[in-house]
Amino acid sequence: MIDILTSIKSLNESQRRAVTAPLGHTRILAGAGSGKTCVLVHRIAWLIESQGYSPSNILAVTFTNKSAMEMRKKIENILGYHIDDMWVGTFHGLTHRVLRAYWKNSNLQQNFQILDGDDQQRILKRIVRNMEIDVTRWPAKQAQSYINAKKNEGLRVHNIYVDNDLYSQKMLLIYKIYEKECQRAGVIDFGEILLRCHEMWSRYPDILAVYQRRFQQILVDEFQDTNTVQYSWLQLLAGDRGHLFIVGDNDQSIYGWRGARIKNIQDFNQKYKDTTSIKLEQNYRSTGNILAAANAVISNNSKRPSKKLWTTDKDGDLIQLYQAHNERDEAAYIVEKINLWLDEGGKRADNAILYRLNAQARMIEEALLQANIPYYVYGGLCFFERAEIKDVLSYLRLISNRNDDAAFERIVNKPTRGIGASALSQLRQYAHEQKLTLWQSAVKIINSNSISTKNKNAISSFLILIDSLEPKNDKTPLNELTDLVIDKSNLRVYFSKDKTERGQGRTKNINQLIESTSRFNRQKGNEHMSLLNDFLSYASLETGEKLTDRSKDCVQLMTLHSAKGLEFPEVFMIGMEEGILPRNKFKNDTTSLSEERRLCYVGITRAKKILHLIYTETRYLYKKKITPVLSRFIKEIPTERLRKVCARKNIADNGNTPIVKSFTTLNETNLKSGQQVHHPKFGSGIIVDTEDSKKSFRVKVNFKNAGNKWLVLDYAKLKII
DNA sequence: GTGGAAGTCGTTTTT
DNA sequence: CGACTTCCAC
Repeated sequence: MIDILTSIKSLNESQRRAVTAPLGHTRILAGAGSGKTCVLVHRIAWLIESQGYSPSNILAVTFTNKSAMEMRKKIENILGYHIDDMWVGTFHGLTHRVLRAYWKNSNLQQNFQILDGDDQQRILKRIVRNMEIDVTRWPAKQAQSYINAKKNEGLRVHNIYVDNDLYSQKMLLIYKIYEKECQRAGVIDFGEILLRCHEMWSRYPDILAVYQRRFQQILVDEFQDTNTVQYSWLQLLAGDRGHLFIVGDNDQSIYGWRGARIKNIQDFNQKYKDTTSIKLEQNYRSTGNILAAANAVISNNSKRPSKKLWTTDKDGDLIQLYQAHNERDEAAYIVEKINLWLDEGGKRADNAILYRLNAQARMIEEALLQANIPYYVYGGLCFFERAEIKDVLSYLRLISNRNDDAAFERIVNKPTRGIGASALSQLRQYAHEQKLTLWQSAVKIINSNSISTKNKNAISSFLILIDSLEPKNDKTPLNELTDLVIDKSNLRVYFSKDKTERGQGRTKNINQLIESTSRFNRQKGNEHMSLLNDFLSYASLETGEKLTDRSKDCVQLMTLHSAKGLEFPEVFMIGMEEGILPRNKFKNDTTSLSEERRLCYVGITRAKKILHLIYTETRYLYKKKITPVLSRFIKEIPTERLRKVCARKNIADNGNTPIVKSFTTLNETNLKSGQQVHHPKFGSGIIVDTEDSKKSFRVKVNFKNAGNKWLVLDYAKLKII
């Protein structure tokens, strides 16, 4: 018998109140490092052990597969036994499972497959081309984010009203066509999974009731990241009787750009009047100085439930602020500090380097490589996202469902088999006119006289190839099928011809894919579908392990976004500059600026012991040289918590690095109207107007002695006074 | 129709 | 800088 109550006694008072909150709706506002996961896990254990709930009556929802797995492990750890019949998963994983069980009611075909962002874009590109509108003016990418945004808000084409706005008219039309084609092809995109499930439940209350009866306790992690559909889905599931236990931190909401609504967590207790709301403010992660900095920064955001982290820990080291000469120096400084850390016996994995933009990582990587310090970059391509893997998967998808246009398009001429651009565009044209899928069109077109014999033969042999690959029964092992596909499609020969390192890596990867198919175990709830289909949906939802070995002791490189939920003894936040954090275009928009500030807050609170903030005097960003100024967020940190690190000497620079700061040069990131500036020839003046054309950025300056002048910013060398 | 070479373009964050 | 397109010679 596990004594869960003893375990609960070791928690602090707020945590204990949270874990044992009365059965009903509960909102936990959990600050960074306040033991949020611990509370969630204990609550579940408490429900089972102390309140008599069966694990099967509990649903735990997360955002990533990784955190779902970790949570399950922790719960099992505490309980001391396996909880196979408890659903722990991501929104996407869970709703997908529902759709598989009720595919018919969801208006899907049984072998439906999931479209990733890449496939989605491919389809949209084709649609835009078919519409015969200017592709450069209506890029597929834009349509993609439009459609995804609408789906995240739960909006279908018929829910959107447009007036005379050309842009939304076009977007809506694309949305409409896209939906039709997906339906025809039997594929659904990420956003669609949730939306479909939501709609199906709304349409069939009896099916919804099945789930409502089962899931009496619904626990949601990172609730601040939920979007409209997700929240609405939870509400539907909870109904009148289910209990929502939501955990999150409004100050760590950094995914507004992909539909997350911070209001969901902030207004939760207004939506559910009987909510028990508890704040977790004691921090177990960081030193006093780090917390003070974090609190100072975040307190500048308005409209947030007040929350202040505190610790019984000492103040610790001061936060170190370093102004590097340039990004090279920035990297060199980090290497120096990490070496120091290692010399004192620390681990490489204790160090994390956090940045706003992926592009910033390059220089750091170079420096670490040179210094022979192993590192790991988060957010690279996952295994199943690799081009060569997706090629093989596309064959498998086409075998499973001939109408999968995205798959068809990807591999119809890969490796090249004489079905070139012209044949393809004929095929697309035909499909478009006849409202058929590409495969259906191909079948029809080879029996007609509308194309050349050469094309006819090429297409025909492709169709025969795919047909011949389809296993006679479900008994064929997946790895044999995959091997056969790679062989017969000629992909193996095609990749092996490439003698470069990249090509060899590809061969290695496709072999690894065969390997992973042989190890594949059926997913729960998918028993009724073919093994192949089961594997394919696994591949698209479960991104799989990153290829680089993370188990080694490596310095950790990642964006601020992907750092959420992690912690490190020593943290370097680089590029603490206006224009980077906050990002340039967010400067004048309060909502986005708040999100940028939260991003900064997330970064600071990752640090346990030592925090370095670094900005540069000059830097190249997108091949443009800029002279940034310190981020406003860093200026918000009380100076007594900071120590300015002096510029180091002997830096491999051109030797002309001024230690004494001169006037900052005016650039796009630091200019504002009314700014006093100085020009070498015209003397001093005031900016009265600006103009941003594609080619150059111009400012109009009213000079005391020379009158009004329009100047190109890049050449004028204006200094801020 | 194919493959290489040259040229253009656009750069946030991702389940 | 790299991914993507376009152009050109086979």
